[in-house]
Amino acid sequence: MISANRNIRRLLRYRNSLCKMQELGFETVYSYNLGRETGVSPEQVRKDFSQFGIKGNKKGGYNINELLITIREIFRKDELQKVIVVGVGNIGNAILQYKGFQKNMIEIVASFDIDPTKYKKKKLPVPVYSLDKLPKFVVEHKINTAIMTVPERVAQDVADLLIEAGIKGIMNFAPTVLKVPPHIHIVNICIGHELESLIYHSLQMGNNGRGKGS
Amino acid sequence: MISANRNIRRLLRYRNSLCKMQELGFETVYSYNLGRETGVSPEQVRKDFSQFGIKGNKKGGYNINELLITIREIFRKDELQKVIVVGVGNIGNAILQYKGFQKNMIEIVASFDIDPTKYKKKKLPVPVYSLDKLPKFVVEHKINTAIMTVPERVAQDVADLLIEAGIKGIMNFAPTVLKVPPHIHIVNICIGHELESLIYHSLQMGNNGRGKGS
DNA sequence: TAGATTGTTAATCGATTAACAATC
DNA sequence: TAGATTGTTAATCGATTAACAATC
Repeated sequence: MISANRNIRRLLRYRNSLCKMQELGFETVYSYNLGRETGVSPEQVRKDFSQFGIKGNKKGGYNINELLITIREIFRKDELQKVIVVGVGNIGNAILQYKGFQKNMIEIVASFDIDPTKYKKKKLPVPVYSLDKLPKFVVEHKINTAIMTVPERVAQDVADLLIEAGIKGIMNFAPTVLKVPPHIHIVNICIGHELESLIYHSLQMGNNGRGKGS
Repeated sequence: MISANRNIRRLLRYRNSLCKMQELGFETVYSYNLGRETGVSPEQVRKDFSQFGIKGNKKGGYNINELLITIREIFRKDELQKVIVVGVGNIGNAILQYKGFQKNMIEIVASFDIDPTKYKKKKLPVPVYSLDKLPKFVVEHKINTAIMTVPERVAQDVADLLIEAGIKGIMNFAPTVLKVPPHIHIVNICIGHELESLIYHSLQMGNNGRGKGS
């Protein structure tokens, strides 16, 4: 295992900052520099780069262009990654509309839902199919990754269906811990829990001393 | 500091499972039991509970009702938490439509956007106001928490505005690392990065051996 | 009682941070 | 050269896991 999960997230943050710097005309960056921009310590930045075999110039910092090329290689940005969305509710819809994936070589190619009234929706950038058509579609289009925005109560069943069809990675928006075989990758995004966690921490430090009544 | 971030997230997962168990008519649960359901080791479950002062019965496990009451107390579910949404785009819209917050004593009370055409939207459950009205609203309604679903390029400015108005916690959907004073809590949700991270890990284990041509 | 489960202390593990040699 | 920065090794820190005593 070359790298764990956190490094990868940080690498994506670096990329984001580096792109901005490039647009601003900068050519090189120091670890200190990039660290400040991404909320990471300079040592961590250097360690991350070193771990991915990225070399800088002693005294001269890192070349932004080279960094971006290398990071793109790490993420295999040479080939388009096709993704499907399962569950065209509020969040599913929002994700389908989102335009930002393309620039990172990710394309949402289709969506699926049980509700037939959604199959005719014309405002969407991709077609909505019946769940029956999912297995065949996944195989024929060699889809590896699915975004799952379905109600909690059917999340496990849909996940089983996806895995059965050959999906290797699932982004799950339901607040359920999916039971999946060890070779399947899951990313859980639970907006509700994140919000509650945030509120908890905000309350912890006391909310007095402000807005003290009319 | 009584607890770090991870415990809190796990506590929310426990709550979720416990609710389901309660609905199914169960009255007690063992650490082993709850751990399996939430993807956590039994030792971790016991340790978490112990850390929050939750007591079980040796041999008898934990009483589900008591657990749920205690967890609710930890999250101060006695008082409604008011939240605002800033940026009524795709994701902001989806979050406004989401019905699941209420049952956890969270209510989205208003939303804000710079685009005047959105102020008249009637399909939304809460009004959309101009950003000018935000500071006064936050103070008058004693809002502590904001969900920020604005374009990346204005994320920092909007965050500054929110903090200036008195917001203590921000849920940020832009792929930017916000620069904020130390007493402000930030939760970053970057769907794009999560997706790229997922694809990276799926690719790592090789996607051969399937769909090998027509 | 014997067996099972909690609750806590100790050990382990991994990630971050500190230190510093290498070098431009 | 002197100063600054990288790259790597060692130290620290925190979280998870293992072990086990307490006890129902």
